[in-house]
Amino acid sequence: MSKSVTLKEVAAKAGVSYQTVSKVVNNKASVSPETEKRIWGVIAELNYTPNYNGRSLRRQRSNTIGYTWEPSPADQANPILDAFLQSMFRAAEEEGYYLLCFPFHADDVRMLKVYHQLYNTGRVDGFVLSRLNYGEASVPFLLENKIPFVAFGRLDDQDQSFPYIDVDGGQGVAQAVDHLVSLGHRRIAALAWPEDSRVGNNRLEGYFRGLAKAGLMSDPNLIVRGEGTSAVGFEATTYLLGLPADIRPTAIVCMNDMMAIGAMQAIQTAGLQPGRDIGVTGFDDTPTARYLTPPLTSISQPIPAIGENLMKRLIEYLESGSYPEPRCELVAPSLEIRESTAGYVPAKGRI
Amino acid sequence: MSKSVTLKEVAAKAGVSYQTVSKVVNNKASVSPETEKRIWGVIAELNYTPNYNGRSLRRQRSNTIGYTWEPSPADQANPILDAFLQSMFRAAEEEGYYLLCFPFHADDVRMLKVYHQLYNTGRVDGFVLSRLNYGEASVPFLLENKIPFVAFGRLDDQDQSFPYIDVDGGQGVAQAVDHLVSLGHRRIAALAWPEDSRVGNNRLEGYFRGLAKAGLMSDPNLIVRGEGTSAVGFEATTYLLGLPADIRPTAIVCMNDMMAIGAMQAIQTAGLQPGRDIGVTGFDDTPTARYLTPPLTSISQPIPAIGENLMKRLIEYLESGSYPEPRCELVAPSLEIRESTAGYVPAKGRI
DNA sequence: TCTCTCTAAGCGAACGTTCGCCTTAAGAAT
DNA sequence: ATTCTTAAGGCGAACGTTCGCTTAGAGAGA
Repeated sequence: MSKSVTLKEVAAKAGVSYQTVSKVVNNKASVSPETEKRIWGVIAELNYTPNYNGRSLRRQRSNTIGYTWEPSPADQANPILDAFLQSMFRAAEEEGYYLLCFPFHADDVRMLKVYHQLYNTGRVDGFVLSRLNYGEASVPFLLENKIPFVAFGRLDDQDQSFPYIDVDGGQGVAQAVDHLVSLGHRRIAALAWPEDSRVGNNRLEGYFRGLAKAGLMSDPNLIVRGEGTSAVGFEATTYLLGLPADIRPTAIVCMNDMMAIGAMQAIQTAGLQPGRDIGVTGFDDTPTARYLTPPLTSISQPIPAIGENLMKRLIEYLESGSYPEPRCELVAPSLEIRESTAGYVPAKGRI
Repeated sequence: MSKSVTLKEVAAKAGVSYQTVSKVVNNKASVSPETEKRIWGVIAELNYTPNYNGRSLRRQRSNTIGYTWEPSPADQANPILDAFLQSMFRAAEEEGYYLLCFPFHADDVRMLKVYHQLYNTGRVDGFVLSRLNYGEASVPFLLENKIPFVAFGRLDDQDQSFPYIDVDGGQGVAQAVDHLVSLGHRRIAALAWPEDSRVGNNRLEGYFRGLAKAGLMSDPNLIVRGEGTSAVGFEATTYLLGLPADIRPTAIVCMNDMMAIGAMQAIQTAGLQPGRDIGVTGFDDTPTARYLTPPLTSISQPIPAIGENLMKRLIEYLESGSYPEPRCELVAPSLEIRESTAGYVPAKGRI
């Protein structure tokens, strides 16, 4: 921190009281046009900027939003982190807010302590949460302590107890199934996440919806669950390709891009060609998706808009005391069609 | 911000003056063991946490470090962002500091204004810079205004005017060349960045060093420059594969993983197999590198250690007034050998 | 002329700390 | 008994704002 120009110095130079300078800076009324102009002149001349801590102390406002997130394992990139952060602090800056990033702790007790500390010391005015999962401890904690927050993600389809924006993953997967069905696929497998993943279940539910819409039965043999890694995708697909010809899937819907990458590898290893022989779709639309061989059809989430809107809503609440409608919002992802679902020719008589 | 417990409330309950409570909180001497214990008791009971803005105002310290970075284009992930951020705010938290993230502006004037503003308003005590390039405007600006900062990256091999940690990219590339030479490769091409990239030139210089060490001549025909995208990698490699057999490279060293991905695609498109027919190496060791077909040999940077050390050094400077030695440090990357450089059998008589 | 209203600006206080100096009392040294 | 030293804690002030009330003075209406 620098010792910088203060209100008093500006006031002295402008020949007014420092409180009057404050009024000018904050656009409060009752300053004559001439003095106002003069004061602005001195402010520009001295390059005055209001001290953040003085202001915050007096206003009881930090104009700072806290955010933490679970680090990705080293072998897995977080495909949305950069865009999400950028959209948030860009929106924040427009309103004079900034983003404070702090460490994630897997231990709930410790994590809640950090939330509490940051809010109680007046470092932040509120939080953005992301990647909520079943039994998320932070949500009830923040609600109970009346600590403002918005979330990227929801806990429960019905629960409207806190403001959130979430992606309707199910709708995205249903789109993918639709697309595959329209290409002639009838036996569509799913590489899903473990059952304790809320996001995973939401996406999988879209798989069932898509099949039902096409009048297809879902086959438990064609649903394989596992961590969303490339290795799991590889093994699961190897298993699927080994099924008897009359059960074997002609397309695989993956709940994220990593599994899709593994699936495509397995398909190639088996001497087949993704797209032509077996359709593959991913989820996330990772930057690398379009550079895979063949480029991967994937489901893309409107991350920048989500980050921006979350931030705007939180700030609106902090300034006005109430959230803009809708408090809870579900946004649609979009299917990016590429060659991993192209060129398929249904074998007649097998259908 | 919440209206929380203050020093005065603790003092009232403990039957001392509030300044005495402050002494206890800050471990200043001259408080008797009994009263100290009593005061700690009340602090725990009331769950007191010192108000951040009050403290900062008085101490003229924000205990906050600012960081901004250029957003990656949508089709390109930032492979190190998550790890770098995590390592920084983890190290910061240990010392009671936090990380403030703010928007990047391509316009220098605007960007410098933001730096100035954040520091002058007392929001941050210093900055971490990254991805420095030739003519970086922020460095002279911060130096001139005596604003503390440390950098991930350097501007010039000689320049020690500011503290930095940088990866010796050249050494990494030289390792890759060494490795290829040891496999029997003699004609090694390079996919390099445009000449205006400092990091790119540093890496390319290692290519020359590696060749020289092996007693090989560098051939200008085998060096192709372009933006570090997959498309550039594809085109450049297609060109290289079209060279006459006695010039055509048997291995390609790429200055980042994206170009390597494009190169591998081009090799496969030409009916060849990366690794067995043409060796390929990347740089960054992107999480996906190990999941490509074949897995990509790449150069990995010790990002977590860099982030942690940068933050520790900056904080040490802020607290003590001087940087720990060494002020400037070059760290070595490591070569992760995978199948994209395996299985090569040199054609006899062609060497 | 007197009162009333309104505008422009001043002033004291407060936000929650920390800092440095002062006071008190007890015990040691003379 | 007197002075000195030290430990324990009190007290005023300051960090840079903003808030709300007060005041001075000008102009209008009676």
